[in-house]
Amino acid sequence: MNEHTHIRDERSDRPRRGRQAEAARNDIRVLEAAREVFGRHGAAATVAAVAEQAGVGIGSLYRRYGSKDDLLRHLCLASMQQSIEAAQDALAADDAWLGLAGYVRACVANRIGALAPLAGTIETTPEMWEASARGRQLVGELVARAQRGGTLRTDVTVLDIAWLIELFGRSGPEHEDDGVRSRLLSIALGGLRAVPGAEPLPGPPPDVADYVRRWSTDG
Amino acid sequence: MNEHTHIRDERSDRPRRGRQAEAARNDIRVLEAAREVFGRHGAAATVAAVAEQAGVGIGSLYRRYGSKDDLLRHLCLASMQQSIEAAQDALAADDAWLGLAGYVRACVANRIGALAPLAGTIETTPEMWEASARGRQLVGELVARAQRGGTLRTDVTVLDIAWLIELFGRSGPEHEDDGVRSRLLSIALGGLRAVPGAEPLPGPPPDVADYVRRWSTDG
DNA sequence: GCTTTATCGGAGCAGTTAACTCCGAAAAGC
DNA sequence: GCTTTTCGGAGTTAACTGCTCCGATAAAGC
Repeated sequence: MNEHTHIRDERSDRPRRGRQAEAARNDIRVLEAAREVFGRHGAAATVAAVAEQAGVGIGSLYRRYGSKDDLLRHLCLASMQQSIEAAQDALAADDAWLGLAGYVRACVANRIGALAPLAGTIETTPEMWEASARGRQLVGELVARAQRGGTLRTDVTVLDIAWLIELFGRSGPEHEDDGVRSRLLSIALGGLRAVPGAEPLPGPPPDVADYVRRWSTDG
Repeated sequence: MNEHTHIRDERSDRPRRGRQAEAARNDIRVLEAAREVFGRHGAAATVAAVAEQAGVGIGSLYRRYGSKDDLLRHLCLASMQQSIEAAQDALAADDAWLGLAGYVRACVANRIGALAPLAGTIETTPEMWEASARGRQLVGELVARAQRGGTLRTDVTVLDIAWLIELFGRSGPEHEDDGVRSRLLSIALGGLRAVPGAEPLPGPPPDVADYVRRWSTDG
């Protein structure tokens, strides 16, 4: 994922060796473990579980990340950036529909929605706000392109897509087969396609203000 | 809901009065509150919250239901029976598709899926097994009928429907607008309809054994 | 090899939470 | 009035978990 600049020596910028290399490896393993554990069990999962999954002592984890919140913030930002990359890839695809579908699948596979329950419980950093806005913008383009092409139903908005990803990212039973998730997602994606006689979606489209407000800590 | 035989005097079988009538009312209010609270916040919600929602003291709650597990079991069984009734209503409907869609919507509205995380954590009583099997049988008929009529895609199984209900029943953010849920559900239901050129669902259909095994406590 | 120094890892602490108990208060029945 | 039944919530207790702290350990320097 991305850079991990802090795992290299500030001055030499060369990879470290020996014990320092271990520290660097641990750093990566912790983030991956965090994604796995928090993605599966939700933010209620214990820090101890993350450390165990990473094969690392609790002490080592806390040396990198000052608190559980800190770890969650890092994970959150990393996931958002990953989602932005996925959106860029999708825009680069020739087929608008396949691009959009691929984006949604990628987000679900990465359990990006599993972090949604964090909304309002951790401080949202400016970087996160930025990433969030950038993501919405990119996905907005994806949606508009697919709608122009006539493959996506016209009454679907960016936020519907966001909520859909969040819904599918919600942590389910521990041993939930990913096959089931995949089937259900295929069904949902099928429901997004434009079909001639379909009745319009019920109710007003989701409001951006509502979506954003959830992430305000003063709420 | 349903009978509540235990709120009547065993011998006279007539409604009680005064303080005993209050006890009876409390019993109902507690179950309704439990559905509301556990449905919204999941099984992790506190017993105190249920009591407060019911407008009843904790003591009164514990006099009826010996433990939180006991309360959850009662709620679980009641929900299953409600789901069975919904399925019967759906079978009685003329239009197979509208019946099925209505059934799914009813289950989601009642947050039946919110109880799914209980799987394996509470003892599954024989009555619950029975209700579960009966429900699957009825929904199986619903599915078969809609498929014969050509409105439901043929590669969807009963268990896909069950998982879908469970997915949408999962508790989301506290103040999640039901409008959003409704929109997403409409999308998913649209994806269930048979369309000519649709590609088949990925992976093997869900296995009944897997579904059932989750509810075994020895596991 | 020996010392120094950075890192690891988990035992334990302290704060919190939530299921459950228990008993005084209040209402019903006689 | 007196007894009995039921209510209701404050308090108890046990489990849990985020986090600290320090001994062990391994690399780097001499």
